[in-house]
Amino acid sequence: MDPQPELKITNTLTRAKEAFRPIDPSHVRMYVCGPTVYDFAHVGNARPVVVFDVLVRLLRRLYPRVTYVRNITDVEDKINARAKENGEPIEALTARTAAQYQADMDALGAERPDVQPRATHHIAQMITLIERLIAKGHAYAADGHVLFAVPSMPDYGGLSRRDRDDMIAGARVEVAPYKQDPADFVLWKPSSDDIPGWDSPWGRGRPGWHIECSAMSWEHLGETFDIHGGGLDLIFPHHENEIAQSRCAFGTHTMANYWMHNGFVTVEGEKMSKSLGNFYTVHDVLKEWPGEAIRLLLLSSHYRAPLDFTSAGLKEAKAQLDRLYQALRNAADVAVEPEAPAGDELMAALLDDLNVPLAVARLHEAVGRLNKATDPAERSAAKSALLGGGALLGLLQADPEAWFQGGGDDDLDPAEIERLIQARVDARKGRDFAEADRIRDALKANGVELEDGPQGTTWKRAG
RNA sequence: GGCCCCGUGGCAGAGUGGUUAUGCAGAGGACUGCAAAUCCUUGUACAUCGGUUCGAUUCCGGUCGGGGCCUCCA
Repeated sequence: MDPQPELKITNTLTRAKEAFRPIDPSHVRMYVCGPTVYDFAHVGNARPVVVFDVLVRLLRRLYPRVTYVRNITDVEDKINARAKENGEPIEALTARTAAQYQADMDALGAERPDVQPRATHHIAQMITLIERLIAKGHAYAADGHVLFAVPSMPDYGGLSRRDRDDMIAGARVEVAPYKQDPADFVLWKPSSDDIPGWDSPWGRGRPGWHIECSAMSWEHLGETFDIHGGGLDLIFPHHENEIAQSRCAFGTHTMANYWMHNGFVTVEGEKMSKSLGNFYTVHDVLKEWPGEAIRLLLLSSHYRAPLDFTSAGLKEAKAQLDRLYQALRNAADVAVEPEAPAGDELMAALLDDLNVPLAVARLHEAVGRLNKATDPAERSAAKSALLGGGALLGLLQADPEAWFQGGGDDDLDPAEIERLIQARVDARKGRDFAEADRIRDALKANGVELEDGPQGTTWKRAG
């Protein structure tokens, strides 16, 4: 038996692939930046959810306990603006959007994080952090605001490898007059009466963007933890500033040991943008495609590489899943042990910085073995590899019959389909192939395709 | 201007200093009443120019092309 190879992940802090060594091997702790709840999640929002879902599944196989925290940002100026626009209370907007987010991510097969803290439930912790930062000389109050004093942290910028002076030179935003240094960023800002605010030592106000993640990761994972994830675009300023806040508040050398960032999603070759009107929301795509196909498409390139989300890609993802489920359907009678292992090769692919595309290729190879093999033990092993590997990737856990026959609410009902199939079987027995083909064509016209196999005729809804 | 990433066969997409990725699509064949599903066969790809090397798609440098970030966007 080979020893279990170790997990390697690319750490943005070092820009290198490193062996993963948890702070406490009996309890791995991970934080991923979650949504700001003011609108439907788009496919770009969904990518980190799916990517880190695979990582958590893998970590749970490797370590006895994993705590996965993904926040919900429910206080933010965009939320305020949208609520005003809609003429609805902020709580109504955030509650509805958060519920929709949950439903969409469930549909993508993402397991729910262990904790989904809300920013508004952690105002006290934020204030505590800010007070500590002020006490330690890393922050100052000015004009109703509290700002983080970037020059007070000598090694600020380590994650994004940004020189402070360059940042200022390239800054696109006017420097506010209350800033002592152009690079300083807001921890707390005053709220007017018509927007959410909380009492604080600096008057009624609301938190800046970055402080919530420092507060929530502290509350649920401690001063330092193992992995912090999110989209590439969050490296600067968000994650850089989180690091500054947490490390300066706690006097620690590190906030999280490993920082992982997923690449951007484009749509039909273009960046999603409101002006182009090419936002694909998960909610909309789910109307036409199975969540599992969306998931597979989001996993089809390596997590750090860019991903082009296209309808052709959805079609191919669906076709791949059809092939995989077809094999499972044909092997319905093959017994497998529960909790099947994933297979060494698939496991090795994931351990190598989450090489999901290679892992999916292993799945296809397992399908080939399953389809080809006649030996029962071989078939059972191949099916186990397929289901076990699928479980690790969050794929192939549906019932194959449901995969092929589900959906299509306004089409023929299954009983009618079965009746027609029987009629066709009778016609074929009488060698009346004209009638048999007529029935098959009629069903096909209604989106139902037949397959004559050794065990009789099966059907599926055409995708 | 600063920091970072990418350029693989029709498409998607891994990987490697010298040997088949994988899938989709296409072509031929087997099976089938005909199909479908499945199986078999098939496609000599690595932007470009130099360098290192016995040998580079893989390492180094230049060029061209594309993309991201640079204060609140996953």
